[in-house]
Amino acid sequence: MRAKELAKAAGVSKDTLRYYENIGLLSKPMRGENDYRIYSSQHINELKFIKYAKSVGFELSKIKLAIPHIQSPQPNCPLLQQAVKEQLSAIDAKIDELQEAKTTLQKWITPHD
Amino acid sequence: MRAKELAKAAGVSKDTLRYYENIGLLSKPMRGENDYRIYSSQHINELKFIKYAKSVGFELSKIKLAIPHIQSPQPNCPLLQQAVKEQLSAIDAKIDELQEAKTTLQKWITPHD
DNA sequence: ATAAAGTATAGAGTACACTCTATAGTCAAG
DNA sequence: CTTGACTATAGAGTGTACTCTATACTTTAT
Repeated sequence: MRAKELAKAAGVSKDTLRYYENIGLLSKPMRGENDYRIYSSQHINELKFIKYAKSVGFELSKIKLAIPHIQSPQPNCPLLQQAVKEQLSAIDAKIDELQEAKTTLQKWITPHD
Repeated sequence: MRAKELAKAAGVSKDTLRYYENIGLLSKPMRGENDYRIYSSQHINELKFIKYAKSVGFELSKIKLAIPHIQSPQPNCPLLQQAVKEQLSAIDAKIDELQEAKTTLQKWITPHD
């Protein structure tokens, strides 16, 4: 599979593929005789993981650290579990903040100060 | 009140005050004869609002749109009410997103695929 | 055979939200 | 009256995550 196809399948741009590869987030694909990249299903999986992780607020640098673990033989290694648990806590904290912000904003339109 | 005092009171840096003023987010303070900025309680209020809005993930450009309404002569003018209500809806949407992210993450550490 | 589409590279540019630098004027304390 | 803290300005730099440009080679379609 070449760049365009993978990009389409993963819903990212060709440039993003190269960017991810450059920062070591996406593993380097094999090259054909023409030097074109040849991607495999592994790259699709990596990109799926990246997408999910991004959608829940992980930075690319964090995701990079997690990638080796999702490829490990044991899918539920403790490191990944912990990273996920930390992110869950961060999300809970964020939700609490949002609830507080709501209260504040509601006071703004229900004046008594 | 001068820059340093406001910065401390609002928990931002002096540079941030100038940055906000430059992008039209913080209203321009009066100037003394020495050209120093003279901030009022209005600026504290603006910064409070900015902080809350930021904490819930709004971009400064969005916040900028809401600011004029919290400064209006009537504290409960319909424009303010509407701006705040829109912010509240946006916060609810944000909370929903975060809940979804939580669900996704929880699936990761409770595998069944 | 030629033009269009796809791929390669390094490096520059974008957007957001600051943060820092360099230079210079102002003010309070010793 | 000098030193140090505070303020002023424009503009450069930072970090994140792309996105685009310029140049050049390869493949595909007509």
